[in-house]
Amino acid sequence: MPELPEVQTTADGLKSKALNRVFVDVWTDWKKTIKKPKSFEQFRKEIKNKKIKNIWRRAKNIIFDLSDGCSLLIHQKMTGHLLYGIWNMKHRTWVPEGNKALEDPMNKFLHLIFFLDNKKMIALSDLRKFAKVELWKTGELLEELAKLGPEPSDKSFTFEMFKSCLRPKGALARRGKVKQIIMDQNIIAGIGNIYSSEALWQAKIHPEKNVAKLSENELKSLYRAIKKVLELGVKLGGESFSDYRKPDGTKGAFDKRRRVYRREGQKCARCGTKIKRLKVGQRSAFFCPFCQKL
DNA sequence: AATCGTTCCTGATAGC
DNA sequence: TGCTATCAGGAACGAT
Repeated sequence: MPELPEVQTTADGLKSKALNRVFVDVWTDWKKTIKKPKSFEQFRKEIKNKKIKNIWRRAKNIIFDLSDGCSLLIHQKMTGHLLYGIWNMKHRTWVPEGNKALEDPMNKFLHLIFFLDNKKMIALSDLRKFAKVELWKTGELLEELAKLGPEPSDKSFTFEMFKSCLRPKGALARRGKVKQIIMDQNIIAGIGNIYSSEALWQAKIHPEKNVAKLSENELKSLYRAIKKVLELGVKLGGESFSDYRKPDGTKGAFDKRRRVYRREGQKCARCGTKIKRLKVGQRSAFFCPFCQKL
């Protein structure tokens, strides 16, 4: 489930490989992935011969800035991941550079392939077909992206800024459960179910605590926890206990540091209490009932 | 205006 | 063994 660290890892990995490459062609077996323009044929026509000028991340989106003032946006949603490599004719599958055999069932759900001018490809593997791909005029995309919450990994994301996200000045006091609030892309960008669970555990805050009732100290702990957990996630190349893979097909290492997410019934690393799970706004929330009291 | 429920998908898992 | 039902989940969208 790609969140900020996974998307950052993907963007960095692709940038190191595909900068200044040109899209030669594109193939899909699931046209619905392409949301903009509306038809895949149009998309194919428009992206052909565009050069990749930059690759970066905003929230959970990967953005390819292209020649002619265009930008390609890819959101991997839940099971999507982008792979860089070559097409193995014999086995009819994607393989990483160097043509090493890679036995990984997670990489085989290829539904969209971009062919580059260096005979390499960028492939979207997406088991559940939720990922979306859009081609924008760069200026219009930037306007859209500006509406999202700030980037918690930016230097400019200070404690004061974090506080103003949760307690906007001059607006109605924000209400709601803290987990849902920090996962809202319009409030803070890039945080999803995994890293919100981990950050709340780190900060010892119950996922259902009303955000309006957080003390100054809790806000500070949560701010530090979010920064720390995301930074660690990026450093370790994201988590891969489920579908996500880095662009070279290998797994991220954050799993070693995963404390609560999908650890229901296991012991809390701090106190030994069994991790519990509950539903917060149709999502699973994992937490330690002793460390994170309501 | 903010919040809630539904929708999109399919492999894995549980239950019989 | 083999079938069916349920679940996971980001974010757009419609409904309240």
